[in-house]
Amino acid sequence: MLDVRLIRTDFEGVRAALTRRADPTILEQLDHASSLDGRLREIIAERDGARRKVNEFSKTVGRLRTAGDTAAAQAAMATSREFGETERGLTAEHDEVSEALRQVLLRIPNLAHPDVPDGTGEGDNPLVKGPVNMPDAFADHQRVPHWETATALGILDNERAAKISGSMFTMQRGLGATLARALCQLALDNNADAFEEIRPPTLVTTATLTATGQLPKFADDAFAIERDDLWLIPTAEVPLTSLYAGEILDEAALPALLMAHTSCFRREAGSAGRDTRGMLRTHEFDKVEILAVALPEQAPALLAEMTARAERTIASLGLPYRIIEICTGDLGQSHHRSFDIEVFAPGTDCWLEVSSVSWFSDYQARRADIRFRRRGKSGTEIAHTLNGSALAVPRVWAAIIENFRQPDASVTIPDVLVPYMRGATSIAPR
RNA sequence: GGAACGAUGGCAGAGCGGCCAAAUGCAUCCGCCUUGAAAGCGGAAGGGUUCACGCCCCGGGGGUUCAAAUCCCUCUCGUUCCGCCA
Repeated sequence: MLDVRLIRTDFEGVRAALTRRADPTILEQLDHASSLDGRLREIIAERDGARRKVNEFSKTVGRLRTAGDTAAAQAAMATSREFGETERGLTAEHDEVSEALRQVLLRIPNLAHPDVPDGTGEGDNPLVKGPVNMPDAFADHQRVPHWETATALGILDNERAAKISGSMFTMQRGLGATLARALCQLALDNNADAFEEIRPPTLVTTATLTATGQLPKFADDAFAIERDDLWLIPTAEVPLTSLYAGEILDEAALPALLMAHTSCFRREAGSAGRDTRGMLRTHEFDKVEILAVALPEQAPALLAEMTARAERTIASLGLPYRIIEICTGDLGQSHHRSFDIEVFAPGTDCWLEVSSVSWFSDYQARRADIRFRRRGKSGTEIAHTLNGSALAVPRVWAAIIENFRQPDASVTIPDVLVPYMRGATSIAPR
């Protein structure tokens, strides 16, 4: 959520920045927020004046009582009560306007970083690197969708996954399951030099899911356990970001670098029937997430570093990949700047987004109330947050199966994964 | 699931309904002393909002009252005991 004070003090600047998002309705919301804020401030001034009177007369009552002047005390009580009535009315009005303002503010997206390229949508996302490892041409044996190859190899059993849990669930078997776990292990090991490994809960409270912005707007996308008022996390970003929610951190503790391997659960509402085959879109998948809580001045370098880390893992697997930057028209609601890594899957003949690394500036931390204190300075500042997928299993798994499929229908395991595969160098037909 | 108790500033820990944004200790910061440090002495210092006055914040929410950290209700969390159980 944006800082209302910024809207107040630099309305034109905020307006100009939001114009770049190429969505006129955002500007209407901004105007609305600004007028609500103006009204709210008037109400607050009046209400606080009334409160001041109540406080003053209440103290007078105390003094008169101790002095023994009962009659005067009674009079002061009556006056105070009158101001109390006024205060009550103003408070009701305040709460109403304040809530309306909050609702509008929650819908206004983050300001894009000045360096983010302008654009109106996905098609305007510029390529910033690659394609890397891209062969001139793919052989016929690579032009087979991973679900066909994997099912034939006996390492993917989506039919039985559907029997157990319904559609859009997957199940890996044998070396396929090992491969999925190996990918997570690789990603964790690649980042353990700097990131603290966390094993967070995967069921979280409504408050937690709201702090990162999934609620209330994206309630339909998350699985809920209504009976216990808990939600299944769509990404480890949720518990990791909330780790320090409501806390005031010491400057010296930043950046706090965290990573976690968790299952991720997504209802994928609205995408029924899309990508239903294979592993491109599933209700449950594994992912290793890296996250940083940082000082504002540390954030740009961290964005670059975290993107580089995600890239390094993909590159080490030998997969064809490219990096694109997200333009203003495609930037996520809470994102300040984002980079996506995509790998090419020759069997399904498309680029797959396997990682997205984003800088949220203070937009997310303001909502989650993550602050820090600078040494020797009084007061607090809102921290900056960044996160990204170090590795998301299903699409990388699929890309490995398709890219490294051999003429004999076996799949060669990338060298870096062999130590995690109990020495297996390929997955061969039985 | 049942019962009892608890939740106050970075930590610990006081707090008769009014003189409480809140004692005290530790930690922190500044100064004095010292060659330097420790000790000692003196001082500063919670958060939010506001140009400021002020207003708000004692786990969250609600209530009683002229006035709530203090009384009542409720929720959450914690500790201990009982029950149940991987």
